[in-house]
Amino acid sequence: MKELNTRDKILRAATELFSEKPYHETSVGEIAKRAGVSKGALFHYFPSKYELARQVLLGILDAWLKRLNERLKNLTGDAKIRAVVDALFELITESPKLSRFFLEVYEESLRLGRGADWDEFYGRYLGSVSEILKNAGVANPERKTVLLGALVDGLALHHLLSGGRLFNVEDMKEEVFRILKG
Amino acid sequence: MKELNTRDKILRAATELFSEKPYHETSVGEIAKRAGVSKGALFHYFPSKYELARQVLLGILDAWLKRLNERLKNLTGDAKIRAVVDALFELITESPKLSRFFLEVYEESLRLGRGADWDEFYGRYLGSVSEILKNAGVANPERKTVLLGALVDGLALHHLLSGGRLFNVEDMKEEVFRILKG
Amino acid sequence: MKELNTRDKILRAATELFSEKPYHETSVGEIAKRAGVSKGALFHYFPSKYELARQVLLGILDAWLKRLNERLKNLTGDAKIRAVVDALFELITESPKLSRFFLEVYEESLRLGRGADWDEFYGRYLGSVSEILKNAGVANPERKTVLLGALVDGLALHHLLSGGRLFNVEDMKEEVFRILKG
Amino acid sequence: MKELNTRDKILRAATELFSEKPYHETSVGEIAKRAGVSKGALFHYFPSKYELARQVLLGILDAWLKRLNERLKNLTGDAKIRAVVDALFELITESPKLSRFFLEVYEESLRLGRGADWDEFYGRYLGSVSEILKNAGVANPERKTVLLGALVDGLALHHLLSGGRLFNVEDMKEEVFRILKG
DNA sequence: TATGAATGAGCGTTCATTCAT
DNA sequence: GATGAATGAACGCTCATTCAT
Repeated sequence: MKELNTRDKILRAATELFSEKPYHETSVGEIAKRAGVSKGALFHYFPSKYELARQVLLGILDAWLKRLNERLKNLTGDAKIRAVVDALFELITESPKLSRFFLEVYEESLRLGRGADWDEFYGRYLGSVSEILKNAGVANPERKTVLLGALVDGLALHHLLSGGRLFNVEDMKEEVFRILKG
Repeated sequence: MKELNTRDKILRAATELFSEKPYHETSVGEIAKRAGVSKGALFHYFPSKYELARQVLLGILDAWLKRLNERLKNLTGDAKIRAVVDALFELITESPKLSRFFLEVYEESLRLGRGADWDEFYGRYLGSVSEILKNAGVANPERKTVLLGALVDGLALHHLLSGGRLFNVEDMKEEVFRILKG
Repeated sequence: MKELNTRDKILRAATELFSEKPYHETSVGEIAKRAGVSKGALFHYFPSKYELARQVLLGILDAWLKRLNERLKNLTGDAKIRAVVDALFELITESPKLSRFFLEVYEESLRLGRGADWDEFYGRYLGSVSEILKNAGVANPERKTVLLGALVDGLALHHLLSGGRLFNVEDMKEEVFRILKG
Repeated sequence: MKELNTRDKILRAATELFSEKPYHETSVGEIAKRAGVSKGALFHYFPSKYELARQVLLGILDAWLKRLNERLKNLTGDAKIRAVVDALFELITESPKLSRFFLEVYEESLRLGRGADWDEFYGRYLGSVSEILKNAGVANPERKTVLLGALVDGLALHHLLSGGRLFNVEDMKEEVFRILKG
């Protein structure tokens, strides 16, 4: 592990905690403690818990999109589609609570009257994936992207709810691949 | 309107409120006020906020399953499948926050070490729908039921997040129908 | 001392503390502790610190006006004027911080966008005293009431600032009496 | 505008802010930002927020006394008295929050056990004005100065509280002039 | 001289739950 | 059955001040 600066220590601790438990059960004091800094330092870098959570989310998605694009570099056709499906299912298996956290932060933005913060973020996510599917030769890529995104979020939730016992990941990947091809 | 007894007044008020806003932003005081009873009365009938929420969820799903079965009585084949899809999309359009509430209560159960409360509930939901799909001639009904449930939950969340602007409901119904048939 | 109910215990403790030190240096926890109740109980009776302070102020002024009117019952002419002056100077000597508290609560009302709460309160104070002065035969009673109110508030502040060493109360009463007569 | 040095930029920003809102709602961070310097620089020049506020107050009053003396240079008798009244009412109309600020800083000094800081300051203010009134031929100049100071502070506060609707400035000046002459 | 990162105590307020009546 | 008074822990956030650079 390399030495992180304070801001990154806070972001890392927050990312960990928000991946473990709900937004409203994660206190800023807890985040600060896990980061090994004071509450004051946290508020020095982030004006509010909401803004910290938003940065965490942006960080997670940017990292995911970056990794996705790297993976897709030398792939074409079905391999490209399978790579997207793989990447999405990694979200399910590695960050199953991401969908929940996504929703929580979105609701917080509504409560604070910052709903507009969101459109851009949400648009970026859908825009990137839809472009990829289109290039991979998927028919109706916009509609399929919406369907795919919803399906992945839903599967993540149910995976979470069932403790992973609800479905076999490889089987489900195959189903999703067929949907994209069909 | 018929006169409801105290317990039912509380359940109705809680159902309304949990359909409007998150579990953690709905206080028991608010539920009691909406029901027109005292907080004491609420705790007389329900040992905790969690248990009340669980009863609300059971009530919602039982009512939905009951309505679904009534609808399916005289239908066969594709009409049956379409009726299931219609019923699921009504959850999305009429109770878009149900998925979120579902998730919240589940997490509360984990926090309280009552995760076991859930298996039965979740199993009942999937069991019913899987049976219906099987009777309607859907191939691989168990796996398709899981996929369908996840997809509907995911669409509900995204419908909520996008303020309904993300997809056209009828188009998406058609996609889902094709998935079930494929 | 008779046994007070919880609400009155809170009001009494708050009145004491707000008379001792500034609004912003008096915490609700401190008020609750002095009253011998929990913070929760305080918020059970008063929706906010501001509203509690407002009730304290209303209580102080109502009590003062009541005592004033009782005193004036059987007096006429100059005796009436002297009684008003006496009552006002009692505010200075017994509750020298009242003016400061008055201002603090007023500013809080502005901050909370509740400025309207105030007009009624302020009007009641001026209305009562102006009516009394008019009946006592003072010329230009409205203008004199304003002047008198300002003078008393100012004297209270300076009395406070100087630790009581700035002026002799009886001498100053005489000056004020002359102003009202002039 | 001439270029100010850092210390004066801080003093100017603090003077502005303390004239706009209460001492306890004005943070040192806000002062530093308005001055365009760092918090560190602020604490380099002033050992505490309290000491900065005290310097602000001294600056305001010194400037006021200086302007007053300039104005009075070639005046005698009633014109002198009227000039003093004019200058005092300018405090009310142009810096209505000065009295409040005065009080706040005084209380802060008490809290910090620096009450002695104050006697000198307060004495200088009263001393100057009393000397002027005496030279203008006012009877009982010390007592009248106390009364005048209190009246002006009180009027400033009520002017503030009423949003300027409580009294007509010119009418009130006339009243005050009569009091000084009487 | 000047910076701004970092501290940590303190604030007003919310809330599920208990219990005497 | 039903009330609502009372609890107390927890929360997000602010702030004057210190200090290494």
